[in-house]
Amino acid sequence: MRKATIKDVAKHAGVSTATVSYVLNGVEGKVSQETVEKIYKAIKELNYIQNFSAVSLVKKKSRLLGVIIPQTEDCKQLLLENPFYSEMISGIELKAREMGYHIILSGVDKGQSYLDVSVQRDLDGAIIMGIYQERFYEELKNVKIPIVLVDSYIHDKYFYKVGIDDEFGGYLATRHLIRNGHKKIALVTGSIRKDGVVEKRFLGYKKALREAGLFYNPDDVFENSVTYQHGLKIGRFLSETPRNITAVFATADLIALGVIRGMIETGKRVPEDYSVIGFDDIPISRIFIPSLTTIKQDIGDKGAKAAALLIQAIEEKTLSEPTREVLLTLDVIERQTVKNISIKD
Amino acid sequence: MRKATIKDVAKHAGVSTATVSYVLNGVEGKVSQETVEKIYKAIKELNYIQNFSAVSLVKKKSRLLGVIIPQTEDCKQLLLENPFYSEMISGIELKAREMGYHIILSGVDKGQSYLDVSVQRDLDGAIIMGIYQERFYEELKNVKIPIVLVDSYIHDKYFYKVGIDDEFGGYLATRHLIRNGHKKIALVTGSIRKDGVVEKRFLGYKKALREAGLFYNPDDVFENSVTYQHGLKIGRFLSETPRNITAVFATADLIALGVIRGMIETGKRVPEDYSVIGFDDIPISRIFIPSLTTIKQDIGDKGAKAAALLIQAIEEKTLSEPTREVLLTLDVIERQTVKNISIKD
DNA sequence: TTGTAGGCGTTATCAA
DNA sequence: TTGATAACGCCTACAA
Repeated sequence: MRKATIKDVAKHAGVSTATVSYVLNGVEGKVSQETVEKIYKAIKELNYIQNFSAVSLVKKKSRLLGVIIPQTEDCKQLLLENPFYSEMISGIELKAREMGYHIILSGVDKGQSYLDVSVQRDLDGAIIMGIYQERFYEELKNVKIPIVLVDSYIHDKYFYKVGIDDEFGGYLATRHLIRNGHKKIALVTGSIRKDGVVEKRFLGYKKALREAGLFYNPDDVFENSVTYQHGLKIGRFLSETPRNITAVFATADLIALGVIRGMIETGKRVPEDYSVIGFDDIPISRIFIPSLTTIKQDIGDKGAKAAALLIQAIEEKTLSEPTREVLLTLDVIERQTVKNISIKD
Repeated sequence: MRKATIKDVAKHAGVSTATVSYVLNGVEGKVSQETVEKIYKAIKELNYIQNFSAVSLVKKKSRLLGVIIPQTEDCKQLLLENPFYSEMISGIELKAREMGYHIILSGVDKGQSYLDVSVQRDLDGAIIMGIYQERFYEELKNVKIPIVLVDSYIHDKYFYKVGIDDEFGGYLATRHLIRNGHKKIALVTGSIRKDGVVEKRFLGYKKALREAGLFYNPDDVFENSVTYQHGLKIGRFLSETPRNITAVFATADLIALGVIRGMIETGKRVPEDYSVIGFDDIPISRIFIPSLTTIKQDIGDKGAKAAALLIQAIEEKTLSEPTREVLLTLDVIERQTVKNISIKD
């Protein structure tokens, strides 16, 4: 049987399509209570379900949110293997659903713009994770839909933003190590790009060092990718190459886990020989043995906040300056990978 | 500036909208080469992008795939914390994108049907992960779009399916333990529901036991949820309650990791005191220390296969019986959590 | 309070 | 080979 349309409902209820449309859109006080009930009854009986394509077409609103996440260079697969993104999506989806939106999840092919998708689908807004080339953002602006950037330091009033104070986070992590008596602290990190979160964490690291009167040595910085493998390599390297380092700050948990594994594989112990602190607090960090001391950000909440901000922007159109950007709090989660070495035992 | 429509393009190229539509849809040999070029030129110049809402409306095809994943009971958040699902999505999204589809990711509220979404959005098909109440599937059938069920043993010709041979997997895992000299093997698992994957793995466990002439003891089965916490509890319990068990088969890596942690926390060693084998081979399993011996299924590929199958069903309409179901291969990945105890040392 | 009718951007049928 | 034009399902002035 053909799907019921608004016309069927109208006929069934003995009214016009306009009237049905009114009640569908909740126009107050325009339709008599009696008619409203008749219409609801017809809707029930016919199993009528509104067609969003048609609504989008006329309203130019789709109740659809685009969510873009980075993908691996090579296999183009989404970076969902990074639990960080999964958790974000989870938060976004829930909030979006609660507010009556659906999300279209997608990666974006290299060099291709996202413009097509957003225009084609009449997206009401988009949430972008990861960082891209300048051009990408410029194109995005042309679509003229609200966009929230997650963890981006792009300076452009056009975009809404949600993130954390990465510099403070980096500072917090490093200070935690310093307070535990460490003086020679390596930084293992993804690539330090201008305006990226990693750069800020790096700044925080240097700041904590400076504040403690410690010497910043560029040779203690191991920059590569935000992967377990990178951590692994450096962990091995560190434990096999004596350079009197006692602690490492990894700018992502995934890296930290690699570092630890690398060290353990090469016969060292954590935290007895090396202290390690991570960043993010992804679920594995609690599970891992030893469980990882890290800087916690509430990732799921971050996703929810991003969705809420976006939807607010979509629906209210006009957001006051201060609310255009939301910053989440950070905490040091002490677990088992940092040892206080100032207490002699 | 208003977005260009097909009319603008037609006017700009000096032809009718019908002609533009022809070339847009690649109708062969209907339009002269000359006209085709004129139209492409106009499209370029006007930055014309097709509006999918309009297309969906008339074609009743949206090039949109629904992807449903389970959510946690309480917080309703998507089960994306389970890396298993993230990887699947990743595979689905990539394949879908390659084939010109987008995915709408969503959980489904308890008791609510997915019917609404699929009808509202004119979904071309859907991929369902997790298992739901009977009613849910019945409703789904009414939408009359192709649906692929992932890891489901629902017996209904209507649905397409992709999965693995879970019974064989359970058998493989248990046999691996047995071959390593273990005779008293506990099973730690999520809830064994009729027609669920867990039930099949459980069957495989029993089969391997039987085949080896070992006694199956219901007391060695610890059934609860597919969570790290459940594993943790049982790990502790096992190591604190002597019952001459030497190995455990956990029906999910997440559980296995919990078991190991529980044992280690209570002073036992893995694999010296207990051998543990998992199932799935999620990324953490390789990272974890000790790294987990497990049954590997190529999760990303599973997602890709699911998407490919679905799209094929959508586009060809008529799939021959045998191709309606795809089974992926399984492998034992030997790592560090199983010890051969038949070799005395 | 309700109905009429035009239009949203596209496709597709039928003529030309 | 191309062009009018009627749908598709819905919304919304405007009229009644």
